[in-house]
Amino acid sequence: MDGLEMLDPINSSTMTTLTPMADNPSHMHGYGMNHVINHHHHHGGPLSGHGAPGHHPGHHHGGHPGAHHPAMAAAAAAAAVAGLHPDADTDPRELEAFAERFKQRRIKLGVTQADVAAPEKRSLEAYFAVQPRPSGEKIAAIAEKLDLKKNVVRVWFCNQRQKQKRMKFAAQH
DNA sequence: ATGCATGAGGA
DNA sequence: CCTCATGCATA
Repeated sequence: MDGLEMLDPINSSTMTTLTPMADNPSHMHGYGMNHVINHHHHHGGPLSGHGAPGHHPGHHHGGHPGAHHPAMAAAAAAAAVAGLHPDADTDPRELEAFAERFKQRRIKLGVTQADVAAPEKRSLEAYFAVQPRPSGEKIAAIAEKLDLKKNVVRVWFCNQRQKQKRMKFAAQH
């Protein structure tokens, strides 16, 4: 056992009868693995749509032949699922408009982007608490279980380490 | 202000 | 593969 079993946010059969664990960060690592919700979402949300698409520090913006906003990516995906023909992405402006409507809808429904793939995040946090530096194989296993790209998970752990370090630094001043 | 991603540089 | 610094879209 490598502790990967607690990694399942959805089929948490591991804790159906144990660890009531309320929102009490009392002692130990106060990681909330509570809220045994049963979501059947199964991907569609690549974690939070935050990520910077790695834009070049250069100038641009204005023309957008290579437009990649997360919102637009979502919109594009949604459009694809919605059954819109592929020609829709040929027109940047239509996509842009769609993205905007898409986002506003999401907000009206009270769903923030941080909420999209929240379960995955909790699982990762829980795992991070016990293993901040998993091996490549473990990362791969985690990625598979959560239906995420291995690289995404790897980067997530890297960023998490950075974050933790940062917090430690901020805490001592 | 937060979180994901990228890239340089280092074993 | 990692750390570290930085960018950039959300909030």
